[in-house]
Amino acid sequence: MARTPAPGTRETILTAAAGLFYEHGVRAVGMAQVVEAAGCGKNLLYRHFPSKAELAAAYLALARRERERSATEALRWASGPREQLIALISEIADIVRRPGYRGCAFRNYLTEFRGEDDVAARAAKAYLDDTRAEVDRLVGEWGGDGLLADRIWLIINGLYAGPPSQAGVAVDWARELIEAAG
Amino acid sequence: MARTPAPGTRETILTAAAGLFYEHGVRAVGMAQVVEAAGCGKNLLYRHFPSKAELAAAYLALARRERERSATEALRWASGPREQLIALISEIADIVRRPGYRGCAFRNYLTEFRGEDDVAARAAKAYLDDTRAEVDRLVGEWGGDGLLADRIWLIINGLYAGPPSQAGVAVDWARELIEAAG
DNA sequence: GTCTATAGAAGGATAGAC
DNA sequence: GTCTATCCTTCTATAGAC
Repeated sequence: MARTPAPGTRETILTAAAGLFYEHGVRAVGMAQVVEAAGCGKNLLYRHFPSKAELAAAYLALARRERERSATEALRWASGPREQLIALISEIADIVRRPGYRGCAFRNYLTEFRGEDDVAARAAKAYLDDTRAEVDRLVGEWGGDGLLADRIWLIINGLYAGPPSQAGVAVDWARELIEAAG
Repeated sequence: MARTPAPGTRETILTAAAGLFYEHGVRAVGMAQVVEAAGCGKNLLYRHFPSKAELAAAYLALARRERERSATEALRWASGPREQLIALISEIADIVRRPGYRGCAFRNYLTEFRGEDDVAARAAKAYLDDTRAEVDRLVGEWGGDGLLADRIWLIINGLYAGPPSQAGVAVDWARELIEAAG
C-alpha cells in the first residue's frame, strides 16, 4: 500500500500562508516562505493551490469565514437589529484593538492589487459589498434612513483605518447615533 | 565636448514614477516601467535616485508637497479655524471624487510595506501624524474638545477609505458637527 | 515495491542595481 | 545593456510510510 496522505495538510498550508499574507502582505511574501512556514514541500503546496493567485483567493476566503464566524458569535446575544448593529461595530473594534492587528485583510488586498480584477480581488470586493449591504439591512429593519447607514459605514471604514486608540470613540459614537435614531 | 545635462530630468523621472506608484502601488511597479515612462536611460534614473527605496521616499515627499499646496490653497479663503477645518475636509472630498483616485498615497504605502521602517514609511507616518496634529490644533483653536477632534479624524479616515459616493456625507456630517459645537 | 512526502535544483521571467 | 538576485513554477532525487 501507498503512504497515506496526511490529513489536514491543506489547512496547515493555508493557515501558514494566511498568517504571513496578513502580517506582511501578499506581494511581500514569497511561495518559498509559505513552504517554509507550513513545513511541507513545494510539490504539496502546488498540489493544493495551483498558483499564488489561488492561494491568495483561498486566504481571503478563509479570512471571510473567520470574520463571519466572529460576527455571528458577536451577534448571538444581541436581541434586535439595533443591538446587532452595535454588537457588530464593537466586535470590529475588538479586532482593531487586538495585538497584531494589521488592518482589514480585504481592504489591504485591494490596496496591494489595486486596479486588478482577479478572483481574490473580486472576493474582497464582494465581502465589502455584502458587509455594506448588511449594514443597510440592519439599519432599515428598524426604520433608519440611508443617511444613517452611510454614517455608520463611514465610522466602520474609519475604524478599520484608524489607530486602535480610536476604536472606543467609534463604538461610542455609533451607539449614540443608533440610540438617538430610535 | 560632453553633452550638457538636460534640466528638469529629476522632476521628469519623479513625476513619471509618482504616477505609476500611485496608480498601481510601489511594489507592483518595476524600475524598468519607471524608466520607460520617464523616457530616460536606466543610468540616469540611478544617478538621481540611488535605489528604489529612495525613489519611493521622493515620491511620498512629492505627494506631501502636492497635498500641502492643495490644502493651503483650499484654506486660503477660510476665515477662522472652523471654516478652515471644513475647507480641509471638503478639499479631501474633492480629491476622493476625482477620477483616478486610488486612495491616500501615505496610507497605501504603509499598507504595502506594513511593519517596515524605512525612510518612506517614516515619511508616511510623519505626514499622518502631522495632519492629525493639525486637526487637533484647528479644533482646539476655537475651544473644541478632544472627542470632537477624534470624531473629525475618524471621518477623515473613513473618507479616504470609503467610496467617492460617500464623500458628500462625510463633508456634510463634519460641517454639522463643527457648527453644532460652536 | 509502490506511493507520497520533502528537499533542492532548474527553468524562465522579471526584479533591482550598475 | 548587463549582471546578479529573486520570484513563481516545475521537475528530479531521495527518504519514508504502507
